[in-house]
Formats: sequence, structure tokens, C-alpha cells
Amino acid sequence: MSPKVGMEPIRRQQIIEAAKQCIVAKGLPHFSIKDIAKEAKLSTGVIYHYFENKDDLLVDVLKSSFSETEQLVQKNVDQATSYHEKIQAYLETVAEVPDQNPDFYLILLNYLSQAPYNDELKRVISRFFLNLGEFIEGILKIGFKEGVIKKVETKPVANLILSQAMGIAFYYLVTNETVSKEKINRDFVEIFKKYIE
Amino acid sequence: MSPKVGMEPIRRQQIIEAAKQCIVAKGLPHFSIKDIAKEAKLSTGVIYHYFENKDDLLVDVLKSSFSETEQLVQKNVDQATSYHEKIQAYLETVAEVPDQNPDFYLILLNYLSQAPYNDELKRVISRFFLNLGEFIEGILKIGFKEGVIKKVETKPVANLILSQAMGIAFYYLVTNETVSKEKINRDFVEIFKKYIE
Amino acid sequence: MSPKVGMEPIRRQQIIEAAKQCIVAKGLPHFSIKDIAKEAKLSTGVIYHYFENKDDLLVDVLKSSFSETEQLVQKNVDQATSYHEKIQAYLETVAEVPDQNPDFYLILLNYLSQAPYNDELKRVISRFFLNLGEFIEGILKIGFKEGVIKKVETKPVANLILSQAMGIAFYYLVTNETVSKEKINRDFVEIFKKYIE
Amino acid sequence: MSPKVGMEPIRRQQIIEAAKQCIVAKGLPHFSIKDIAKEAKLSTGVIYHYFENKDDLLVDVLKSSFSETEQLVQKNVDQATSYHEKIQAYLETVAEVPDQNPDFYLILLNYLSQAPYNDELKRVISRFFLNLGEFIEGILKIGFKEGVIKKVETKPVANLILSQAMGIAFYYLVTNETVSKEKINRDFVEIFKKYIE
DNA sequence: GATGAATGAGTTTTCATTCAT
DNA sequence: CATGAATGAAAACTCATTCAT
Repeated sequence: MSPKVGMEPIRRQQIIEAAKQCIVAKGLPHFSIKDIAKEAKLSTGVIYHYFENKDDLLVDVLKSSFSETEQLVQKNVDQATSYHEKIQAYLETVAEVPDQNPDFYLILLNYLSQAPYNDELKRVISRFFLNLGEFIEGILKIGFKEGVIKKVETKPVANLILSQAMGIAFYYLVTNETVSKEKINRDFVEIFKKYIE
Repeated sequence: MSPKVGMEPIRRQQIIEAAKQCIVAKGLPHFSIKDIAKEAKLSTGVIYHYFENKDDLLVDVLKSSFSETEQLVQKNVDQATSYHEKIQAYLETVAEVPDQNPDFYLILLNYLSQAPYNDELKRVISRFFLNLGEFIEGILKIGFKEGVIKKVETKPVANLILSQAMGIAFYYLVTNETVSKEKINRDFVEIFKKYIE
Repeated sequence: MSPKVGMEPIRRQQIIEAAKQCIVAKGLPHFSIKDIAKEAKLSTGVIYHYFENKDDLLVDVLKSSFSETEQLVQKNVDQATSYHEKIQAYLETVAEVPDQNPDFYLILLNYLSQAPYNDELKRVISRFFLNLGEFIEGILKIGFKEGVIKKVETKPVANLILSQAMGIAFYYLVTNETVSKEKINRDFVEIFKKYIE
Repeated sequence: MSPKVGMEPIRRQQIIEAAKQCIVAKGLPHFSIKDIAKEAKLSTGVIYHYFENKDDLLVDVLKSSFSETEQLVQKNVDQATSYHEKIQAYLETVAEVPDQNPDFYLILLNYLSQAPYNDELKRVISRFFLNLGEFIEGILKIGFKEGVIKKVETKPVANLILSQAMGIAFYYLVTNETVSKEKINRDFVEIFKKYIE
């Protein structure tokens, strides 16, 4: 009936998406391979056909999430041309991820809490932070070249931006406050523009 | 040898500390009641004599961690008298928690990742954030009365400070970078002083 | 405060009554020594001061229940003088135990189901049946002497009466029907009077 | 060797039979899932593949026992044509269940004692009683139509028959008397024929 | 006499993984 | 490729019993 060959990429993606839904619905430690199989409408056995084991699958889930977010940021920033537009686009994208892709920070939080006990996760997450950091640094260098910002140590700036974005997202994941959220996001953008300039 | 009556407070504390060590060593989802018992040098049964179940115990572990950190902040800020001293003490204390009590943010991260799936944790963590937030708001009001800062919306400020502190701590928990850490902490203090004033 | 010596019979009775309440409330396999202690408002330790172990205590509970019921039957029958009065009193007492002492058959049912696996319970229950059986046989012999009934094999009669009474009680314990109960009790008395005469 | 797909009905039956043996050998509260697995020569895990939990399995064991007995009664009565033959077949079947299927009443007794504390068991047992009761009532109605018995209130009759049969069976389960058993069974049949006619 | 703290074996249940079909 | 049956170790939790105080 359904095609039986060349299913590899399709099945892998199907299983990864099912696993994401499980993380979002139950949390990283609280679902089984059976849960993933049910969510993906597959048998448990087939998962082991496409992934070595559960841990491997879960690492791939994280990589997939990171890849999506990196592409989103890249796309939004690439549309802008000048430093001012780029930095604005970047900060706004970061500030709006929780609204546009609410699962992202939830998934990140789940993996982040496991990273201190798992070197592979540590590596994958560190690389993601590094990539985003270098991305900001690239923008800042443009600003410096354009002469619109002072020379800054780009690394701490990048870290502070990422940290603040992550901290805000986690804060709201747990408290469910929404009242001051917009004000916070505006302030977040303002603070860092002032900090840089 | 040891007394057989009135052990309640001693044992509860002993078990809570053992559980903390397990969280720090293995992560919230990766240790068993048996591990806690071994760490506390007690039998598994006695844990159920003092705690209803594992979840209850783990909530008490979090409450204990929060209580310690709240007392630390309180102590450091109370020693200061003027607004300037107080806000400096507050920001520095928050910035230095990762050094003075390195386990705190690791434990917090573990629980934070479970909070979206657990209403009791959500409540406990929200209350902690609220307490710390109100604490900052109190300091800011002093600054306004003293006429040394402008009138600010205290709630978003408080949230941003907490979020940034948490974000930085988590960032370093996972990346193990230490190079730019001091610079980051200094900038953190500077950013928020500038933001407020 | 409370007397500390000569407590033996009082404490034993207190514990036995608490155990009865536990059986009635939860069923023989579903309560612990701690439950009994709580019900009796005593510590767990004290129970082992008065009873060898849980099994021993539970046997004593059954003996106590049997003793109460035997005394009730004895009292009601002794008040009657003639055979006709005695047999009527006997059958009515047996029929009315479920109303007058609703716990009795519930407790009996609990122990009966354990008897096939426990020789001591088997002995205690057999003796109870034997006592009640001999009691009926005594009444029947009076009837024969008075010339008001034919010569019957008393043992089967006794067994049938006991069995029927027990069966009816258990039937209603489980079905909670109450509609036809009175009719049943009347028929029970009638059937056996007819059967004997 | 054995097929690996479509084992459901075979395994379920295999597990149910193993559980029955455990009840007969040890009594409802005194065996573990491990005991059932050992008896069925399976792993403990597989039991949870086919049954939700122990309670569910045990309910299915009871239903299976009831179903067997209902079929036995049905078969024996259906072979008879007239009222006289049917009522005789019914009473004799009921009287002989303890001999032909000695485990049935032992299993029933085990469950009966749990029914007061378990609404599902209550429902299942009540329904069984109801079915058997309606079965007798059907026979009695034939007798009335044929004009060979008087008009009786069929429900109390049915209850009395069931109660007596159950009571006798339990009586002998516990006392192990066998001397007067045949006499009792004969009297049981006689009593009820006389009672009806 | 009385307390309740402590033990540890035993219970039910879950689950990653394997593998015959 | 795909299924789902099977395993068995490990988890949380219970509880009769003992014993220092």
C-alpha cells in the first residue's frame, strides 16, 4: 500500500515530530517509546529500525528543534540590510519566538536541565549557543564598520542577549503571567540597544 | 545510641539534604528512593515514615532550597541602609549566587523543567519569583522616595532582573564557559543600574 | 494519668474492637497494624505487647465475634420454655442477626474465605458451627420428647438451617437488595418448621 | 517456535487459568503477579501486556468462572423438556457443582468476601445471581403454565435456592465434613420441591 | 507499660529493548 | 520494512515486626 522503500527520511521525521509532541505534552522524563509509537501511529519495533536507541532519538529531536529556530532567525535577519534593521530584526525575532513557536523554549528547557548530566547534550546545546552568539557578533561587527556603534566586546553582549531571552522565556513558561509580557519584550529590545550603543 | 523518639526534624533535614545531593549528582529524573536512602545512610522505608511519597519529598527539597536563597538575599540586603547600597547588594548577591551556592541554580533548573507539567511546582516556583520580585520592588520604592531614581514600573524591572540572572546562570551551567563570566556579571549589574536610573 | 497496671483485659478488648472496625471498613486483607493502632488510638508497638502477632490478634477477633453471637442466641432461646417457643426463637434470632448485628456476617464472610488456607481458622469456625448445630439438635430433642415433632436426623437439619441462614446473609451483603428480605426471612422460618414437622 | 502475533486470546486464557490456580492454592489475597507468571510459565511483564492491572485481571478471572458455571447449568437444563425434568436438573446441577467443579465455590467465596469493599465485584456477582435467579424463575413459570405448581413469588424462591446452595457449599468448604453431604443434597432438592409445590 | 522510629523483604507496575513472524 | 509479543531489571511504595528510649 504505502511505499515501502525510501521511507527513511519520512519515517525519521514522523518519529521525531511524535517525540516532540510527547516532550511538549508530558516532559522529557515522562514518556516511553510506546508513547512515541502511539503518537506516530507506528509500532514500537519500527522506531528501533530508524534509531539506535531512545537517547539517540532524543538527541535528534533536539537537533531538529535547533535547526528550525536557527533557520527562522537567519531568514528574518537576512531580509534586513543595514545594521539597524538587522539588530532590530534579530532582537525582535528572539523576543517573539515564544509566541511564534511556543514549543521551542519548552523543549529547550527540558533538554537544558539534562545537559549537566549528559556530555552529548552539552555539546549540542553549546554549539547552538555558539552559533547564535556568532550570529549576533556578525551583526555587531557590521554596526562597528558602519560606525553606528562603539567598539564592544561582542562575546559578553551575545551571551547577555541570549541569557536574557532564555530567562524571560522560562520565566513565563512557569509563571504563566502575560500581563507585563509585551512591556518586558519592548524593554528587552531597548535595554540591549542602549547597552550596545 | 541515637534517640528513638523526636527524630522528625533531624531525619527530615537529613533526607532532604541527601535528595539534594542526588539531584546535583544525577539530575531530577535519574535517581531513586533507594539512592536517596543510600546517600542518607538510612533504609528506604524510613523515608516514607517522614514523607508521604517521592513527589512530596521533592517539593520539600525545592522549598528548602528556596528558603536558603531567600535568607541569603535578605541578610545581604538588610545589612545595607541606603538605596544605593541596597540595590548594589541585591544585584551582587544575585550575581554571586552561582559562586557561593553553585548547586542552587542547578537544582532550580531541574525543577523549572518539570514545572510546566506539575501545578504544585508551578505554584512554589511562582511564589519564589514573586517574593524576590517584591523584594526588588521594595528597594526601588526606597530609591524613589530618596529621590535618587525616576519612577519606574517596578514589576517589569524585577522580572527582567530575575530573568537575566537565571538565564546567565543556566547558560554557564551548560556551557561551562568561565572566561567572560566576571565581565558578564559586572555588565549585568551595570545594565540594570543604568536601566533603572 | 490512666491506670498503668491491670490494663491487660481492657487493652486487649480495645485492640480487638479496633481490628473489627478495620475489617468492617476495609476487609481482612486491606488494613495494617498501623490502621488498627490508629483506630484504637494507640501506638503500633503496644499491640505487640498484648498479642503475639497479627495473625494471633485476628484469630482472637473472630473468637470474640463468635462468642457474642453465641451469647445472643443462647439468651433468646433460654427465655423460651416449650419446644415451639424455642425453635421459633432460634430461627427468628438467626434470621434477625443481620439486622441486629450487621457486622457479624460481614466479619464471618471475611474469615470464611480465609479458612480453606488456614487450619486454625478452620478449627475455630468448625467449632462455632458445631456449637450452633448442637444447640439446634438440643432443641429438636426436646421437640421429640414433647412428642410434637417426628424423629429427624438432627445433624443434616442443623446444617441446612445454618447453611441457609449464612447463604441468605451473604446474598444480601453483596447484592444490597432489601425488597424481598422480609418475605425471605419469613419463608426461611416456615420452610424449616415444615421440614422438621 | 510459537507464533508471535495474534497471541492475545491464547495468552489471556492462559493467564486467567494460572490466576485461578493461584486463588485455589493460596487464596485471593495471598499470591502475587509473580506467582501467576510462574504458574503460567510467563514473565511478569507479559501479564501487563494483556491486562491493565492485577484488579482487572482478577475481575476477568471471576467473569470466566461465572461464565463456565452458567454454561454448565444451561446445558443440563436445556436437555430437559418438561417442568419436572427441568427443575430436577436445575436443583441437581446446583447441588452437584461442588463435586463436578470443586474450585467454583472456593473461587466464589474468595470474591464474595471482597465484594462488600469493591463495587465492580459487587456488580459482577449481583449480575450472576440475577442471571441464575431469572433462570429459575423461567423454569417456575413453565411449571405454572403446565399447571403442575401453584403460583409462587418466583424471586424469593430463586433467592432461597441460591442462598441455600451457596451456604451448603461454603459450609463444607470450611468444615470438610463429608458424612452427611449426600443426605444434605437430597434434602436440599426435596425441601425446595416441596416449598414450590 | 507505651511510644514511634527503623528495617528490609516483598508487592505492583513500567519500560527499553529484542526478535520471531 | 513492520508488527507487537516477550523479557526482566528496576522503580515506588507497603508493612509486619523489633527495639531503644
